[in-house]
Amino acid sequence: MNAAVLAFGRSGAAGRAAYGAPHPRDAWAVAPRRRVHCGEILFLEGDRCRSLYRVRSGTFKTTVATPDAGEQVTGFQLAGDMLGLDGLASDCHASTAVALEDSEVVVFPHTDTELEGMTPLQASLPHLLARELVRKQKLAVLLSCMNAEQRVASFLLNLSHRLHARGYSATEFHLRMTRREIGSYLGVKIETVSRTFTEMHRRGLLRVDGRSIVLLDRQALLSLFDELPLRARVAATERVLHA
Amino acid sequence: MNAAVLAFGRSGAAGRAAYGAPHPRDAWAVAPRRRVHCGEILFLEGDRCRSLYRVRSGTFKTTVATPDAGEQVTGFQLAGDMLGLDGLASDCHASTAVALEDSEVVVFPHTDTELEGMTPLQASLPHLLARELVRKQKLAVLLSCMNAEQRVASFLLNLSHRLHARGYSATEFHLRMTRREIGSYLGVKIETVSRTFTEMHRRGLLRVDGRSIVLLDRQALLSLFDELPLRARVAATERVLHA
DNA sequence: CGTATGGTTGACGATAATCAAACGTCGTGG
DNA sequence: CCACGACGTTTGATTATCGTCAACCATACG
Repeated sequence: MNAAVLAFGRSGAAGRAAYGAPHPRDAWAVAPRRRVHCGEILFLEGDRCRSLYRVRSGTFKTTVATPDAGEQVTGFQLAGDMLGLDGLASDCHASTAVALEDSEVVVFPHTDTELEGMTPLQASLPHLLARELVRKQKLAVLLSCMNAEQRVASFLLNLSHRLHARGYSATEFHLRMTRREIGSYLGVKIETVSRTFTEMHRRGLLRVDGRSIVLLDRQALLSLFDELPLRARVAATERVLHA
Repeated sequence: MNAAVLAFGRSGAAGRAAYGAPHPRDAWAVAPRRRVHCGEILFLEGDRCRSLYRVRSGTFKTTVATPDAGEQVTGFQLAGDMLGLDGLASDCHASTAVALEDSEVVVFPHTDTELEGMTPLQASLPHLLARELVRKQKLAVLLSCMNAEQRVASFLLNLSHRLHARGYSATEFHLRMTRREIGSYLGVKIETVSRTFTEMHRRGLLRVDGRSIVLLDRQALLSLFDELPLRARVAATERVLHA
C-alpha cells in the first residue's frame, strides 16, 4: 500500500540518530567540512577511498559506469545522507559522487574507521551500511516489478517524503536532477520520464513546470500501486482479509 | 566486457577470508550450527533478528514480499555467503531466507555483534556489509539496463563463477532454483526465462535439460554484452581507443 | 549569433508480458 | 494400482509497454 514511500526511504534521521543517543551537536564541530560546487565531483569511482562523507547541505547523485560507456545513477543523496559507504568493500570507491547543486559535506577521514577504540562513527557503521543495503534491495524490487508510471510515482513520493522529513514542503519542491538522471535511476528512458510527467499532469495528479513540482493528489499517486494485474489484485485483497 | 561476471559476484572467499588472515579452521568449531532442510525457512521477513548466518553447505534464496502479494527473490546464497546481514538495519529481518536444498549454516548469535570487545565477526562486519551493498548496486544496474538475454547470461556466468570458486565445475552444474525464482531475481517472467534458455540452447551456447546446465560457449555468452544499440557500441569503442 | 544542453512530443517498432494450452513428474488418496 | 491434483516447464499467439528515431522548442553561454 505504501510501497511507494517505503520503496526508497533514506529516512531523514538516518545519518543523525545513528551516532549515539544524546548526540550533542557540537560533536560534529571538529569534523572537517568541504564545500562542493554544483557539478563538482566529490569522489570518483575507482579512487582510493580515504574518507566517508555526510551531506550537510545540498544534493548529490551517485553513479557507476556501465559497460556501454554510459553512466547509471545509483542514488540521490540529501542532507543527512551518507556518501562513500560502498568504498568500505574494498579500498576503492565503487561509485562516483557529484553535487547537483552547491553543497557541503562533513568529511570523516578513513582512519576514523580503523582506530582501535570505537569511535561513534565506527560503532554505527554496521547500522548505516545495513540501512543502505535495505534501500538498495528495495530499489532492486522496484526495478524488478514496477512499470514506468509506478517508478516515477515512487520517485516523487519518496523525494517528497525525504524533503518533508528535512523541514521542506512535501507538496512543492524543485528537482535538482535532470530527466535523464531520473530515468537512469529508475531504469527508464528520458522520453518515458517526460511522457509520464506530462500524463500525470494531464490527469491532475501534479503540476510540472520544468523542474518545479507540485503534488496535487497524493492519494491518487499512492493508488497507482494498486493498479496490478487482476489476479494479483485479488490475491492481495484476500491476503489482507486473512491478516 | 566482463560485466557479466562482475554484475553479481558473491566471491567465494567473501565470507571466509574476511575473518582474519591465517584463519584457523578450528575457530569456527565453537560456533553453533544448524541444519536446514530443503524448503525450510531459516528466518522470516519481519522476524526479530537474533543471529547472523553463514552458509556452510547447500543453497538458499532470500525473498521479500511485494505489495502485490507476490514474493521477489533478492538473492541466492551458496556456501560461504552470509545470511541475515540486512537485519542489522533494524532489529528485524528485512528478507526471508529459504533453503533450496538440504543445507547447513553457522549461527552467529546477535549478541556477538554487540560485545564491547571487538570479535572477529564484529570487526569484519563493515566489509561484509559493504560488499553486499556493492553487489546489490550491481544487481540494480543489471535490472536497469540489460535485456532479458543479458540478464539470463549474467545469472549463468555468475553462478558458474561462484561454483567454480567453490571447487565445482564451472561448465556443468545443477540449478537449485526454479525458473520462476530465476525470473523473479532477474526481473523477467518465467516464460521469458524458459524461452531464453531454449534460444541459447538452439544457438549452441549451452545445453539445458530441466535444471542441469552445461555451458558450451562461454565466449559467446560473454559477447552477448557487446550487443548494444549501435550508438552505444560506437561510443564504447571510442572510449576504449582513448583509454 | 551558433552551439550545446535539457526538455517535449509524435510515429513506429521491438521486446517482453499476457493469455492459453499442453506435457511430465511428483506425491496423495481412493 | 490408478486417478487425481499440484507444480514446474515449455511453447504458441497476441498484446501492450516502452524504447527508438526524429523533429522541435527553450535556454544558457561563449
